[in-house]
Amino acid sequence: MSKPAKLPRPARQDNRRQLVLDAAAAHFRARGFHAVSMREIARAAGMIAGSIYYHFPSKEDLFLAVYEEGVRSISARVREAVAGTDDPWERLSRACRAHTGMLLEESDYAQVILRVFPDDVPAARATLVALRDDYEMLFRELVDELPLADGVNRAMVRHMLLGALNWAKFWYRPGGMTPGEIADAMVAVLRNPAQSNEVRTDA
Amino acid sequence: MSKPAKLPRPARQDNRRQLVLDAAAAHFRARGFHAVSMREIARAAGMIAGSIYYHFPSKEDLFLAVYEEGVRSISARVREAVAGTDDPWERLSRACRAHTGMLLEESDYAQVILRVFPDDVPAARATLVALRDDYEMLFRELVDELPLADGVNRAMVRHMLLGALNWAKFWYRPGGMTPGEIADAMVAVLRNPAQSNEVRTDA
DNA sequence: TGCTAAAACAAACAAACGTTTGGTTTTTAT
DNA sequence: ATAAAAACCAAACGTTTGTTTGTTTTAGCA
Repeated sequence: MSKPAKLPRPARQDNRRQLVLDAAAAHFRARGFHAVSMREIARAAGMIAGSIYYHFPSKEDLFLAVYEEGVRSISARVREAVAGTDDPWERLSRACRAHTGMLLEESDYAQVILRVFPDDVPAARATLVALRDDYEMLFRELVDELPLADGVNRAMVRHMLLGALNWAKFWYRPGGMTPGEIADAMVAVLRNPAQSNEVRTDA
Repeated sequence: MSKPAKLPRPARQDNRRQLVLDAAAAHFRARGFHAVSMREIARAAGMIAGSIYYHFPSKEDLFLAVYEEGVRSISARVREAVAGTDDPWERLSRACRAHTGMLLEESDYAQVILRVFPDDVPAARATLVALRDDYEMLFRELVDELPLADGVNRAMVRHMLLGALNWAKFWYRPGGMTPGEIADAMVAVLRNPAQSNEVRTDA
C-alpha cells in the first residue's frame, strides 16, 4: 500500500491574498502596468514587496489574476443584466448599461481592461486577448439577435457600440451623465436615424 | 549702448534630432511610454542614450515633442481633407477617413495619441489633454454643421463617432477593411437607421 | 500544548532606469 | 587657417526595478 496522500493544509483565514489583489487592481487601473511597482502595491496592502511572491510568482502573474477577475466580474454582471427579458433591444440596452457601469465606476478590476493593453504584458498577451475576445462574444450574440435591416454589417454595429461605450472613459465625468444614461444614448443613436431628412413623426 | 546681441549659430545640417524623434515615435507607438527606454530609442537612432539629452531635456519632453507632432500632423491631414467640399456629411466623411487612416496606418506620430494616456506622463499631462481637446474641436465643428433631427445630442454623436473610430485600432487588421472603409461604415451607421422596422425603401 | 505548515518579514541581489558630467569630434562662419 | 559652437561619445551617477534568499512569526490541528 502506498502511504495515504497528505492533504495540503488549507489556507489560513487571515491571509492577505485578496488584499494584494484589490490593491493591485486599484493601482493598475489608475496608472497602468509599467508605472506601478510591486513596492507600491505591497505598501497599499500593508506588506513588503517580497511577500507578494508568496501568493503570485511574478508581477505579470499578479496582473493576469487581476485581469481575469476583471473579465469574470463584468461578464457575470452583464449576463445577470440580460437575464430578465427576451426583447432583443432591451437585452442589448441592459447589457450596455451594465457594461458601462462597470467600466466607468463600479469595478477597479473591470477598468483595468481599459487601462492596460495586452502588449504591456508580453508573457500574458495571448491569454489577455483570449479573455477579452470571450467577453466580446457576449455582445456578438446580443447584436445577432437584433432585428436589423438587411445588409447591415453586424460586426460593424458591435464594434461601433463597444468602441463608443469604452471610449466614454475619456470624457465621462462623475456628476454629468450617468453610465446608464450614456449607454442608453449610444444605443438610441444606433437604433434611430440621426439624419434629419429621414426622421418621420408618426402621423 | 548695449552690445549687439549675438545671433545664435544655426543648427548643423547633419544633426540627428529628427532621427531621434522618428525613433521615439515608432517606439512609443508600439509599446507605450514607460515600456520604452531612452537606450532603446537611442539605439534605433544609431546613438547613445546620453546624446539624446543634447536635443531634449528629458524623456517627458521628448515624448511631448512626439505627441505635439502627432496632433499637428493628424490635424493638418484632416483640415486638408475637408477643404474640398461644403456638403456637411461629405465633409464629415472625409474627415473620418483621414482621421482613421492616420491612426491605423499612416503615422507613427498620430498613433502615439491612441497608445499613451496623458496620465502616463505626469509632467505633460495638462498639455497633452489640451492638445487633444484642440484637435477634437475640429470634429465638434463638423458635427455641428450636420442637418440632424431636433433633439439629437450632438456631443453624444461626436463622442460616439470618435470612440468607434479610435477603438478600431483594437480590431483592425491589415488586409481586411481599409481605414477608409471603416470610417465610411461608421458614418453610414450614424446616418442611417439600423433598426429594420424603421427602414423604408423609396417606392 | 506543541508541532507544522502558512504567511509574512528583512535584506539583499543584479539589472535596468533616467540623467549628468567631461571630454572629443565635426561643422561652419570668419 | 582658426576659433567657436554644435553634436556627439564614453562612462559613470544614484535610484529604482522585479525578484530571491534566509529567517521569523503565527494560525490551526493533533
